[in-house]
Amino acid sequence: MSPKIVNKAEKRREIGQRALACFAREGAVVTSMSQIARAVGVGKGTLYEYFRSKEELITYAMELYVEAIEEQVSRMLDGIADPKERLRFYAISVAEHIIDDPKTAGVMLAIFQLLISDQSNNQPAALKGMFRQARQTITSILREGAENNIFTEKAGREAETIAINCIAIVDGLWMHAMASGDIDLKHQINHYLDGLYRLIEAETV
Amino acid sequence: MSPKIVNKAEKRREIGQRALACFAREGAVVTSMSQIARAVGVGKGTLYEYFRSKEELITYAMELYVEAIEEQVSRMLDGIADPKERLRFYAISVAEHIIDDPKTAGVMLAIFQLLISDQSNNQPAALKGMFRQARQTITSILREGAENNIFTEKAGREAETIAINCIAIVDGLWMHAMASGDIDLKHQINHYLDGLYRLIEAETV
Amino acid sequence: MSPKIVNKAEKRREIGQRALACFAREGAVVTSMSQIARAVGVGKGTLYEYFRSKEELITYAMELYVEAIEEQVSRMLDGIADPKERLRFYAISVAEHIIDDPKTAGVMLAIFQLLISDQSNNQPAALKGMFRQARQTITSILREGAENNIFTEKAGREAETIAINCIAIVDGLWMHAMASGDIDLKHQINHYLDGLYRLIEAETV
Amino acid sequence: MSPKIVNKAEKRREIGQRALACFAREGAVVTSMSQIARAVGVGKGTLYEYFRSKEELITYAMELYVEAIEEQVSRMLDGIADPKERLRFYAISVAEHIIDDPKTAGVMLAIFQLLISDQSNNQPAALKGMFRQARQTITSILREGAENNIFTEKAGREAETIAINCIAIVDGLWMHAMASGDIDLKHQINHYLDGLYRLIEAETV
DNA sequence: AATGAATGAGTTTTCATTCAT
DNA sequence: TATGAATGAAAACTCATTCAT
Repeated sequence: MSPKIVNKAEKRREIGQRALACFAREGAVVTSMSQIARAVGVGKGTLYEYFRSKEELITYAMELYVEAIEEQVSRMLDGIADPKERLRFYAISVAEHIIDDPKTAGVMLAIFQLLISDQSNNQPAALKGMFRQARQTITSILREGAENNIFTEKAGREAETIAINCIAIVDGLWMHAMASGDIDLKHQINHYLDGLYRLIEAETV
Repeated sequence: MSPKIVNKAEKRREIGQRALACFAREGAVVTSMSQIARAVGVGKGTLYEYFRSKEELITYAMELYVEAIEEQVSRMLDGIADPKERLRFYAISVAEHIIDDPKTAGVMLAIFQLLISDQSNNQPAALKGMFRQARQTITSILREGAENNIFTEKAGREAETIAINCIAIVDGLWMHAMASGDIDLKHQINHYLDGLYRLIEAETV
Repeated sequence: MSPKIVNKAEKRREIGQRALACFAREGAVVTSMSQIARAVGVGKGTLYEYFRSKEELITYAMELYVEAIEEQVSRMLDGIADPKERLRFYAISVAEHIIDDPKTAGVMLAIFQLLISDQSNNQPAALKGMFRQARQTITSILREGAENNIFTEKAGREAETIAINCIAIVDGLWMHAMASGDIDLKHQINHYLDGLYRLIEAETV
Repeated sequence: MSPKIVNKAEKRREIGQRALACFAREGAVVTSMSQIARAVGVGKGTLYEYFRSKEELITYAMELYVEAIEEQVSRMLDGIADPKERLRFYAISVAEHIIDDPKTAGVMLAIFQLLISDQSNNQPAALKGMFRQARQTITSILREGAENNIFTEKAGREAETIAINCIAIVDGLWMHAMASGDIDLKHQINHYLDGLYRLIEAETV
């Protein structure tokens, strides 16, 4: 019956990916649907076959971006056992993922902008979830560390607070790194974590 | 010599201030020149007597914003002598200044976006300066603390690195606080600084 | 000979019917081919197998509509013998057919619009025929009435003129009734016909 | 203060007039704002300086049209004293006003369409008023005639009903005249009115 | 110097129509 | 024959900017 068999979900994803590239290059708001269509290599109208509106496309693209980071980082984390290493690796790889493709930073900022402005909206639930997810990952690392007597018991108790600070410093750092151009991201993160570890490392007798 | 010149600068400032209020309320991109003109109480054309373009007006308004924060914070800092107190106060007052008027966060994000995207541009020099300024303020506090034997000598040497992390965590925190809605900003900052102070406080015999 | 041909005409009719329902519900101009296709239960492309264009489909649907009214009314007329009753019934049932399903009025207006604007077009011949048909029906009623000495001889001679006025008043009335909302259609028609009958009724000795 | 003194109301009117011509030529729905702008001789954007939306422009143009008819007809009516003449003149001049500029009929139909579809809307109040106005004019003519013993007392009592029928037949007639092309408007109206007068004329002793 | 009327390029979105399957 | 994915022309509308006054 279907004359042309098209995997709609797949194409949707592809459009989202290409749109993401545009957003990263120029900013989501100022990227026009025409530009996206050209970038994807389809007609303007086709975009509306896959997304009800520009907003929906933006949100979807951001979700893709967030998924990608999460997946990549968590995959990399799998190979590391030591909680200290895990935490350090997590922080640095997130930061570098953003710095490596500097255009990506714009997407990250756009996500923040969306979450800050559209607090009533229901769509960006997936985006909000991303932060919760990240927070949880770090909290877990800290708690596990505490359980395994690598971090202090107190660190385990304060895991959530520490996790939030970790994430905040990482995000704050890449932002400033991108804005200023003279910040050594790795050095900053290591300095922070070295201090943190001195504070929360359990005394090994 | 001619009083006109003073007036021109003054009016420019006034327009910038009112525009800033609009930007905070609605976001710089979606605020139209008509809206600004109405808010300022002048004709649309008049805006172009004082600014070559909307972009110039936006940038100028952001500079005003940044100046205002800097000034306010530095004025408040004057009354505080203890470096530890000074640092804590600095961090918390910056964060709360943004959180108190949540719309302001949008301006802050816009500034970052501007700095990240327009790295070639020469206009946002003043904005870039802001971060340097802030960094310097904190660096100074730390160095002074080290000189007065309140912080370790090492803290004095690493003052710049610590300052960057301080700023980064503050900016990261208000962003996440605004985006997530369930973060106790003060608690997070205090937790970070308490840890920091344990690390850099000089042993008082 | 081939059964396909029968099917084709039948399906064409079915599509027209369903399209008509859409037009009545929403207006022909704003009803999209997609909507029609969905309502009919076929693919968008299929519509173009049966109609060269949307316009052709619209015209055809209107023809169906007109046929339906004609058929319904004439079927009902069959049971009535008295010319006065026939005329009254005709007028009222046409008017009420339109008022009962108010959306239908839009179709009627669209038909007028089509006829008024597209005077060059050859397609709406069937539509034009409808009015001629109606005129003839009423003319016949009047002439028969005159022959049977129920209406005056003069009425028989002026039958065409009277018929046109009859139709005009009926169409004018439902239009104003729909537009104004405070017109008692039946009362108006009866008032008109009562007057008419006083004028054209043959004196029964 | 005003750099360019423009009578906004006047220009609004002028735009409305030219738009009306477009609507008459092509139909309000299918006339694009670009076409109107070109016809008026201004830029697209200028239209939106005077009308918030296309809908507002359409409604306004129709109001102009209605006003024009009303004014013209009532001005002509002034010179006529005899109620019978007045009524006849009213009916014929309205009908001919529409027939004379056949394009105008499209506007009339569009007004009906608007009133029939948009019964919730508040804008076309002025349009609705037009029909009430016309009804009242005719009702008054009939009542005055009855008072002056030209029409029967009964005609005075039924004035409203008769007025509605009068208007309906006139509107129905020009519609059918335009649609069919073979109707003698004047003859039809005269035939109707001659009949009516026979019915409602007071017996002069 | 100040103004606001005028503008048109550019935006998002719709939809009749085509055509490969 | 039937389909629906793809399309691009066209629509309504916005707004930064210009310029005559």
